[in-house]
Amino acid sequence: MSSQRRRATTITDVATRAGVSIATASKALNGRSQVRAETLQRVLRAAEELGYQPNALAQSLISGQTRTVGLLTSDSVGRFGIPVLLGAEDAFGTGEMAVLLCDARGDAIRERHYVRTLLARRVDGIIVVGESTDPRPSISLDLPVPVVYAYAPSDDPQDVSFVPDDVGGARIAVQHLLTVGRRRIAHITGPTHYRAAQDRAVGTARTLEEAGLALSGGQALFGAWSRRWGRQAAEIVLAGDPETDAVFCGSDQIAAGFVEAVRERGLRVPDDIAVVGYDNWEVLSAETRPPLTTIDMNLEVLGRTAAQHLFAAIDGRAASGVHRMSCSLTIRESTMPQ
Amino acid sequence: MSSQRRRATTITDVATRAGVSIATASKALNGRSQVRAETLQRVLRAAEELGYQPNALAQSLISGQTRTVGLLTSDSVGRFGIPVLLGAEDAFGTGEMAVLLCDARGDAIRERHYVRTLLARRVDGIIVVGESTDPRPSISLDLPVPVVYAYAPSDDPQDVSFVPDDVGGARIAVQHLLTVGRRRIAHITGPTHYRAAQDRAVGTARTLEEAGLALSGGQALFGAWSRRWGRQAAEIVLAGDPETDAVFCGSDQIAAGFVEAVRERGLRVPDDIAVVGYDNWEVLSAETRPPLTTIDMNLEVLGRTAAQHLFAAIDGRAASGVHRMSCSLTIRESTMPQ
DNA sequence: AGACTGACCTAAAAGGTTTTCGCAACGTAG
DNA sequence: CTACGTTGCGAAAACCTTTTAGGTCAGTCT
Repeated sequence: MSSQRRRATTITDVATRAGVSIATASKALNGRSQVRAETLQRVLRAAEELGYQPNALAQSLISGQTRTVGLLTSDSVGRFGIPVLLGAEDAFGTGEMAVLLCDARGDAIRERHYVRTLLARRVDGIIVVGESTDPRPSISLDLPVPVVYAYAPSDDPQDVSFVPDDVGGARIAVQHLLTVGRRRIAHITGPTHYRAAQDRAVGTARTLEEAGLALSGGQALFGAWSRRWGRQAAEIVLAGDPETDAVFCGSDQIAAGFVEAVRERGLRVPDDIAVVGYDNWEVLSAETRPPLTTIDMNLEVLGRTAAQHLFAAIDGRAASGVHRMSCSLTIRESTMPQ
Repeated sequence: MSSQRRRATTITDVATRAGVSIATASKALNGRSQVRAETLQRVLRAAEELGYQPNALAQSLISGQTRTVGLLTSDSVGRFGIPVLLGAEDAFGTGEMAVLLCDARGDAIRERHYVRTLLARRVDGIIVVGESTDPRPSISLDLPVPVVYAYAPSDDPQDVSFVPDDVGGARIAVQHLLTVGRRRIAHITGPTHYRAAQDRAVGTARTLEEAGLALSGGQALFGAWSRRWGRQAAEIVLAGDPETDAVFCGSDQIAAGFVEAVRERGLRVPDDIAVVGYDNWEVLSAETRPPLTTIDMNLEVLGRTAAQHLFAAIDGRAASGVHRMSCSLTIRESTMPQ
């Protein structure tokens, strides 16, 4: 390893080499105007030759800004943390911000610990990424830096949260099914106690109601977020109303299971039954046969927005409350024959 | 937002409140021994009451250690970056290290930029996570901090790299197939130009050779890392040698496609054809029907090891070269009927 | 000549912490 | 009473940078 740990060159070295004081060197390096052109050049050259890189720690110590934000996730391995993280990293990366990553793994103790160390490191703000859309405990109480919540909202209405608009997402899905001419639409989704499942069921119910239709089977089928449940639910749906011509599934996993089961019974997707998934989890939605039409929560956008809002909050302007970010429809073959 | 930005309490505040000098306060807070018991208590109480938290920036400025490492990834969204990241975060999290995340998105310019800012922030070390096992350009030349490479090795043999042992992984896969009694084994894998595909093919060939067997079809089938290729290859394999009784696939995606196609032809897995995948990408390997026996590269372990090695390097001990981390076998139903 | 202006530069302080060194007080031994 | 060691504490330097408040000098105006 070529890493002989040598002392980093400081502004003093640069100043000495250029034959000026460190104050002048600082001004030259920062483009302040009280430096003669010739002196400016000397300093810049010296800095170049020495490979000078200002010590961000010292800068932060004076400015009080670290240009660093903490990203606290409950579950970074999860489906949802990653895109949000990427979006945030994207919003920051273009500037000069850096992201300090902390994975609390759903443990409240760990979470508090991380918040403490983030504060000790004097981050300028914190983004909290949840793993479901259910409200989570606020960490913001009496914190000296702004906090925004992404995906999972804070339970404190004073806080700022960005969550996908699941009611709206469901509406888009059902409207699409109506548009392609389906009328007997069933809804298969995750566990009742998930806010996401509730919201999507509500959106589905409302949209059908507005169209003067009822849910095929009378009510939404709550189960698990799994492929297995998708398969099981297929039996239930087909047994309940064999005339069902479309299903809106609360996740791509469920949709994948549903399609599988339905095809094994000899029915065609989308000809006999159209299917819409949720999440646009590409590995699943693009790879099933046929590929799934699905709702995309635009999590990267959500993450980016949350990050941008954090900037705003750092600069002093905050707009508290829960912001619902709209979802979009990705159309593939499971609803539209090619 | 409850974040009225108030000045953080400093050690001066604590010292004042305790009625001692900041030097004494510092010693008390850090458990130095030159403090009377009674004074110690006073200082600790004052710190407690004020909610004092030492400023990590100031500490780092003196100590020269930031207890922060940079994690530079080419592709954090990818299959491979995440587990490595988690493993690293794991190794660090237990201590007091923090991870500064940078996603260069495969862009060399961006990468250099990030290295510069990481150095400006005086990180103690850098982990570079690649997106394939192909060697990548070294960034370590003349860097003042240690660097370790994970998943993708550096092309400079002086550097320290941790990569999965794909030759060994293939060996394990094939040996498992031999153990369950298969003799006509085919190998379907990714593009020729991937080091991973090459290695796995080599491991396959060697192991068969040692068993006195030849590859079904005469040679490995190189294609893409996709499900589609898995399906296509199924046709080729079955057309070439209908007696083939096992297939080792270079990825779970390929395996999933293969299984799908084979089952559509009415063949049973594993009864007629046993299938082993690669990656143990749970969403795929555990959800296909039947679930896939697959090779797990233990990327989290790899990441953790890389991180631990970085510690060692920071503390002065480095062991350069490419370290191949062994893979393991996850047995599911695609090779062993339940 | 003296005062003023403007351009260019520097000394010093500030930011928060740790560490080194010195100082005072006290007790003990001679 | 002196010499000396111990204990407890504080002043100041160090880490590196930016900013403020001057300072010097040359030139210009009265």
